[in-house]
Amino acid sequence: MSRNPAVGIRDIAEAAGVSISTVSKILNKKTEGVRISDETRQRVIEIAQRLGYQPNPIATALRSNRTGIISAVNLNPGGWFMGRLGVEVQLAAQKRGVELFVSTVNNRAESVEAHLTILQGQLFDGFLLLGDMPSYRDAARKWKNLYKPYVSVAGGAGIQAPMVHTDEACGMKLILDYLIGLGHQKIAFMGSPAWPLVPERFQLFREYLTKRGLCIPDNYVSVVDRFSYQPEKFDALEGLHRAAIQHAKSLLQQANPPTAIFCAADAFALGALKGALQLGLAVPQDVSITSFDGTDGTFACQPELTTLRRPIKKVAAEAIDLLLALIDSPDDLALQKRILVEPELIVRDSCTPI
Amino acid sequence: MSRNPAVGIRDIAEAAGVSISTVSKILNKKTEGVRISDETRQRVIEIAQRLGYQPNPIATALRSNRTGIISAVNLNPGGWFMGRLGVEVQLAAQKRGVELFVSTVNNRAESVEAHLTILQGQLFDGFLLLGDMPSYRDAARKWKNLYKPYVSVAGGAGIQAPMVHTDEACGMKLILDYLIGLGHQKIAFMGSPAWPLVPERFQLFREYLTKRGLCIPDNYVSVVDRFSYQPEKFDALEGLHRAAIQHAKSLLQQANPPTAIFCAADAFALGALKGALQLGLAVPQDVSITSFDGTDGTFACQPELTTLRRPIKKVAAEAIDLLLALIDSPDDLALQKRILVEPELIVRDSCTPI
DNA sequence: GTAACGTGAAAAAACGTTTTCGCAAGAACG
DNA sequence: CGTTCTTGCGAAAACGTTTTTTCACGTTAC
Repeated sequence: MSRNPAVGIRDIAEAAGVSISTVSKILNKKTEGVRISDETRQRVIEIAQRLGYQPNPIATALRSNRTGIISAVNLNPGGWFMGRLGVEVQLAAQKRGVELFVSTVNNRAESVEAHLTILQGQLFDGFLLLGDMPSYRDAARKWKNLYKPYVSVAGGAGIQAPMVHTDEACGMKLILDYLIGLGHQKIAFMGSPAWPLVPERFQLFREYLTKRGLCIPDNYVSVVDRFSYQPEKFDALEGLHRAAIQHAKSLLQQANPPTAIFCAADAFALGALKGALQLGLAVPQDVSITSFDGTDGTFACQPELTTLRRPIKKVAAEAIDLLLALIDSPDDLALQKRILVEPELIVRDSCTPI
Repeated sequence: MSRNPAVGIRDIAEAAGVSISTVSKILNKKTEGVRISDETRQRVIEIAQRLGYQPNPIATALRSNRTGIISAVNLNPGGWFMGRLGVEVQLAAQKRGVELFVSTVNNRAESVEAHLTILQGQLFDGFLLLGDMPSYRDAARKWKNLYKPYVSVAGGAGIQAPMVHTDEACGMKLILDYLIGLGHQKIAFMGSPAWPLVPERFQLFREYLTKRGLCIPDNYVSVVDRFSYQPEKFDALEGLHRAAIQHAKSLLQQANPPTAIFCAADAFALGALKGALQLGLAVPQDVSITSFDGTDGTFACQPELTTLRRPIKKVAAEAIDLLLALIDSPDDLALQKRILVEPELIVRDSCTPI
């Protein structure tokens, strides 16, 4: 690794025989109240090119109080959906010519604190908060007073800040209408309260079924404890999967089993599917299964899962647009908005009429 | 969003009745050639606490030429393994008290250029290059002259730079020994040359089988074109999956089909599995399937896949340790090393003796 | 003949730190 | 009583930019 021969603005000024302020103005294409002859302008630009000048971003940031870089904190990077979301917001930012760096918080409060400090600092012009924060109520309160613009993405419906989220109520209606339309009345719910957004989804699930005149007996609600299955032996996701298999089995081995299982996230649905198969049941003939999120796991299984796809690219794009607008005019109250993106029902092979 | 009441070092100095240099030295715990009374020290620290002082990272970086933040560029974030790798390096960095931000490059050369510029800048003290770069030969050459320390992670065996990688030759031996030990002689290869690391794996596969006295007829090599399957309709990963299903079917419908399919990555194995099932074949009774990487998809399917697990956490940890060492002493030639981590054979349910 | 103005650019301040150097005041020493 | 140490700290430069202010030198208007 050689030494950085960093050519600075000063070198250009010297080579061109002008002052550094002149160089700065030319390179920044300043026009207001600035008069520089075309000849000088041309010469400086050419010299900068030839010398391969790259402005020092740190110095630029110090003086102008902005770095042109935004950040995202992924609160729950472990799941399938959230993993992709982190990537998609970056791609969306790149499309708009902005660099975005992602960091993750490993479900530990200290990490959140450390990140708050960094984000409060001058390193980024704004940031995204990706995901749900069930265990970060304290941090969430602090976030209300952050001094940099931020947008909550996929953080649940209750967030009091500029946010972008899936319209999950609409999604719930889509998928339950579909199941009920197929004739299902005995619909079970499967999910873990510790999993992002699952509690909210359970609420929506219950509300909508009640509205349609169906009730959910307690034994149709399967609460998967993500850490219950040999946590010392398996990673969180694998443990969750294996726990879900067990839960699906006991759900289906009851005297009066459900005809359909609504799973609150893909991870549960894949477990439910395997649980049913392991009992010798056929999916969808013996039991229908739906999932929520529609990430890669749902098409890689057999049968492929009917699912509610969250429009992840659209969510990412809306989030970036909103954040960039907020950075431009942080005090515009019209930007304190809540954007809901409609999900899409993907009908595959895991449901059948009854 | 309120105004940032940013309390600076100057405010502390004023409040304590000392100079800013004194405050700086105290807060940075400088001792060499610095003498400050315990009383003053105490007072300044207390005032800094009370005022909630947070140093301005930009100013600090400008003066001291380091930010304390490292970065990682994920060259192929789309796959299952690489997605997780991005997360794991962050967690490893956090464990060491360092902040790491990840950015991704969307298979576009301009993105790589943009990133090089940013990384050359003063924003980060060093960085990780995650993944393989089949189409970035030019960029790779440039990377040899970067002025910041960096480590290539999972970038293939041919990288000429400090690197951490799986010992894939060892892994290939493990998994092929296992298959051969089960009695398999007719082993097919499935993979896509455009997929990270697949070409290298094909090399290793052929070499090792030849060494064991087995040959690979051309019709046992299945080249999956990731973009061949209705790219306008499906995302890359889903298209790849569906293409893999087709390829597995034609592999298995030959006159003299293989008894085992070695898949060069999890994404292919999940497709091969489904292809076999769709033909009405039983796995592993009719055909054995192995995969390489061992990410989440391999346990969520039925039957679960026997796979070679890349020790992702260990790779991440080694990479961070090496990078931090390089940042500390960039010219230490002993750090120009290549670390190979041994993978682990996970025997599940997709292979059977013949 | 001088004030006003227009043009092109340089000088200098500023951003918030870190770091180097220097210096005052008391103590110790001869 | 002068010299030399020590202690404790401050002044100022520096990092590489951006931004504000100033300035020199013509040209035009009155």
